[in-house]
Amino acid sequence: MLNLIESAKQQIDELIRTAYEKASATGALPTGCALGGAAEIPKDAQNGDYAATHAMAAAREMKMAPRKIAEALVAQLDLADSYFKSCDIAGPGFINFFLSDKWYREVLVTIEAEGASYGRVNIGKGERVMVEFVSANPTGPMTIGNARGGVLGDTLASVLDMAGYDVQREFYVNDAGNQVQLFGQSIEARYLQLCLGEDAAVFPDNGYHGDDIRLLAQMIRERDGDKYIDMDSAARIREFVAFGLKHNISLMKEHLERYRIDFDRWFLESELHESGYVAETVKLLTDNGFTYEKDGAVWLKNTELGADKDEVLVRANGFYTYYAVDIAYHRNKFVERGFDRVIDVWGADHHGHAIRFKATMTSPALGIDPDRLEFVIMQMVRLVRDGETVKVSKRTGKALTLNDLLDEISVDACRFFFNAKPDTHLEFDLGLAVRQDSENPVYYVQYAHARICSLITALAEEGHTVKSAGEIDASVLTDPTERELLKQLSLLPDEIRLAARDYDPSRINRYVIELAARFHRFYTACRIKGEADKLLCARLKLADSVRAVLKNALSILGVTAPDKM
RNA sequence: GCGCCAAUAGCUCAGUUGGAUAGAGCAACUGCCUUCUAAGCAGUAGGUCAGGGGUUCGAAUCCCUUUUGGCGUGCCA
Repeated sequence: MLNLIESAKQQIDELIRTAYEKASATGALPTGCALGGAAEIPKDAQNGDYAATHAMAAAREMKMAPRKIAEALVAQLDLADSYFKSCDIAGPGFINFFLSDKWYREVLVTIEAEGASYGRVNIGKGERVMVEFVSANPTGPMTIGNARGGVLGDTLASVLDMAGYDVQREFYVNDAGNQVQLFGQSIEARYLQLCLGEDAAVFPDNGYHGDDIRLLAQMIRERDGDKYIDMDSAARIREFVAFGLKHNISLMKEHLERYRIDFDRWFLESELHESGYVAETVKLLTDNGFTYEKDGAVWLKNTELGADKDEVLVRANGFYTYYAVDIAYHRNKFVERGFDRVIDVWGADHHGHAIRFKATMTSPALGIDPDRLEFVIMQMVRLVRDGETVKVSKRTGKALTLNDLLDEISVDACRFFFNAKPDTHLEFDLGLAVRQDSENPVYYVQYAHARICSLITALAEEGHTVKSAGEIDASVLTDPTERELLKQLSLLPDEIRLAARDYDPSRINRYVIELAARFHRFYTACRIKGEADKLLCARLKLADSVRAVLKNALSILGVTAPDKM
């Protein structure tokens, strides 16, 4: 798990520190200064492969011009046996470093050695982390919002896995509470209407109007006939809820499988109620003086715990609120199941809740370390058709479902498209997304992979197989497109580190697009077939390395890497 | 009202936590296939980084403020 980027940056830092010691010993620079600055990758390769800012950072403390400091440092730099062949001073005082053949060769060697695990880093150190995502209400089909949340959670989990965390994916099933009751009432009304005519039942206020509810009622009637007509309403609703949830949950599982999302656990809210865990959690809060009663309800003293408002835990009618249940659920994650860290992927319509809820969980009342509970808040998806925003609502049943979407758009395109930065609004243009042409970047990336595969096949027919990195002379890879491609290859571990650090898996999308772009440029500029043997082998190895890295990165995104297109 | 998030090219978005001349893709225009996949490549054009202050060697990035937009502020989840 050698991170070539970090190694290079670290090496520069060490080289400069050593140079500073020598320079201060000779009196060229003042002694005892804290040397700030760092190595970074300049935007423009003209400014070196890496650039160090130490001289500028030290200017103030040393009371010297940055360029003078840089000169003194460079005079003492010893690049022998380093990853760099040369360096120079530029601009206000940057020290620019240029990579040596040794480093470029190291890229190919590392990719070959690590194979499918190239890209792995170990910032997680085996820490147990749960990513909870989708958690769609089982009262209806999953929507476009769930499509985004699903990809975001799934790829985030993959990224964390690659970053050395021990990851669990969890779906929290809201199979209890108000919404579920309303769900049952909605099915009941449709059932009675079906059996006895449209006027036989009043549809509940705020009920679920979707066709899926009518379908459930119809399925129940087909199975059991009219036998529920004379049943007590409460008992009837229990039956209908049980039927409806079972049906909907198995449907969600099926659709998520189609979407290539596999949860380690489907956690049922009802378990928390049945085991008495919710009651126990509220009692704990009450016993420790964090609650009070008002208007017949039990309230959490959330304002005292750092939130902006108090919350009801137990309603006047005796039922627990979602807030009480959420506390119990998260207590279960941390206390009962011992996760070191929990990440919840929530929609922006819950961000107010997230802020209050984090305050509650990390207050003395529950005592969770703030670093252990994180929220990824994703902004809403705006559906656009023919330039107009499509208004969707699960309650009125007008929403385009995840499954409908997958009928129109390939899973690959869908996953790639939805894996955008969480904190920006995502505009989803239906007319555009349905198109399966070059406008969609996923094809651009997949095309690069397919191109390499057919290239390898074509060369194999001429007797050229991909050689091992040890047999390659990387010094012949001198074309700028080759150098740029090798540098991009080396970047994957660092991208995974950053994606894991920022909880932003969309970095991998951008990485993979850039890698494909650099490959296409290389492919256009450099021929392989027909070149002298040494060069042919080196370029073939480079192409094969790109293929391997594309495959690794695409698998993080849950996107296939086709051999042919 | 208060709180959170955002505002970068005509459109969709990057910008490596403060670095060098702010970058891609799409759309527009111009070129490149008798040779490994043209689902590709090269080039042209496109900017008051929403406005205004401040911090410093240096700001799209940090602070203050104004404007605009999204969301939240339920004994719904």
